[in-house]
Amino acid sequence: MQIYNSLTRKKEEFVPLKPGRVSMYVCGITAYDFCHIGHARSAVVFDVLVRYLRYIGLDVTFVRNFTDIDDKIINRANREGSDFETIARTYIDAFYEDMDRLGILRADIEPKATEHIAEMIALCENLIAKGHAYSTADGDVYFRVRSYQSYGKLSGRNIEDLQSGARIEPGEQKEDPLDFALWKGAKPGEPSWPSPWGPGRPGWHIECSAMSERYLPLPFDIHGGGQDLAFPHHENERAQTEAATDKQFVRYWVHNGFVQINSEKMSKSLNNFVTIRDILANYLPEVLRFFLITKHYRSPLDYTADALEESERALKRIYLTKAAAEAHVAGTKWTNSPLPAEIVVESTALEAKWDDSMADDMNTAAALGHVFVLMKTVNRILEDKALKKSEQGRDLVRHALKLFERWGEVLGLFLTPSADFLAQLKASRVRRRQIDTALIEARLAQRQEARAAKDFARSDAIRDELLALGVTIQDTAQGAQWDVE
RNA sequence: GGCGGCAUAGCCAAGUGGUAAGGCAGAGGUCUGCAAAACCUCCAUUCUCCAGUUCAAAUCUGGAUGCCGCCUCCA
Repeated sequence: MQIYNSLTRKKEEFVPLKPGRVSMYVCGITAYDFCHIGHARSAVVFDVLVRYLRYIGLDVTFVRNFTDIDDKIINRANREGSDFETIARTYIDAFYEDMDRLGILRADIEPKATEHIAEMIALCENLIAKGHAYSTADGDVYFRVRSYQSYGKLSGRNIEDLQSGARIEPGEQKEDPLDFALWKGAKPGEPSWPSPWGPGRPGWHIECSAMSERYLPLPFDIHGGGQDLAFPHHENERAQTEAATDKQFVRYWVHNGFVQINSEKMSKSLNNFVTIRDILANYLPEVLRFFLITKHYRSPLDYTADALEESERALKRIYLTKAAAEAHVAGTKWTNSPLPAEIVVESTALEAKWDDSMADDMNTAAALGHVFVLMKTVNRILEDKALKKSEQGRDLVRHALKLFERWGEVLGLFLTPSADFLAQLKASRVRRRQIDTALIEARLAQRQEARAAKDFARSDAIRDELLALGVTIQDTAQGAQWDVE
């Protein structure tokens, strides 16, 4: 496949270092709050990447860490009169809850920073021994940025530009404003671990360097994370690991784009953070997942309620088609009338198109387009009197169901039994629109009486009343059904 | 100020040199007591603007305009 490498700023053919195997590290969360929709996007993007790499036959070792010691965790613990372990555990548990609902596969290895303090200290010692780092009287250890030649390459900056923006905070004893902390000497009351420089705790960047090196031989193939992590986090990781080991750190850097809320950046100051829980209170997890892959992973994605509703409608149509297809192939009487050639040709070409789209820098937006074309093909067969009975048509529909399954396995979609999904969707909409189910059922029964008596004026009046509540009625051979729009 | 990205129909969105995927909305049709839902069909001679390269450009180059991100914790 082709993948965009942030380091070289272009799409490159992805060739794993060891044939058939992929080593991949993605920066996980800092466990100090509930995950928001941006975390969801990053998680879904790299989940699809892992699933896709496995789909094309690669054996993936996927590492995703937890930062469970950090300023933000300590601050929250202090604010709540708690301790950092409790805060970290709380939000790691919440992370799993949210991610499980979104269908995010567990990583193969999920290291926690606090379980790798020894590796971090060893890395610091190594960097000091090589002259890439130094300790201060306060028990801090800093990385000597100017000692690492290619600093800035990943994020596309040069040292001079960075120099102008860099500052030394009061209390820091840096040699150079550019230098960043590898290890922070403990202030009174802070959690700490013993080290050669006195009690202290690791800086954020050293955590990922230590944990990735611990579990993946260098260089490893893919390092992922949100675009904002490129600088300074990934830049610093790269500097630390390459300076310490004299080896290349990462072969392909992959960064996902941001989620915006109503065209604005999510930020503390705008107070517009939308958590995964907020959304899942109103929408099915699969709807959110679908929405998150409707756009290419590197582009910004704008979250709005309308966009989510649109994804919901689209997903519903796919499941309706899937349900109809499943019912159709369960039939028993078939004819040998042939399918029109163009249907066969088009549906055959579709598989290659889907594979090409995914192989082109994981173009999920294009891949979803092909899913809709497949859907249309199935519907065309299902709606045509002759084709509906055709054995060849049945085989094509059967194959389409396999494709829904195969593609769905990669995208993490369409995997719910159709009837379950549609029932869940209805329940979700009932909740969202605060529909009184009992009332609807009662009015529906009255409408049926009116219809039986051919009192259409009355039955239509009831229908209009329900419509005003957002409820639509479908008169089918099996009686009146209702749904929420 | 430095670095980077984006600009495709009413809206969302693919498309990196060969003549505009797909979705939503909209229009027509099938079905229906009428509807709804569902399904089918239709819906950009044109890709922000201007110049250039080329047999050929939404795609490449230069310029203009507009929008956004990063440079500080951040997915």
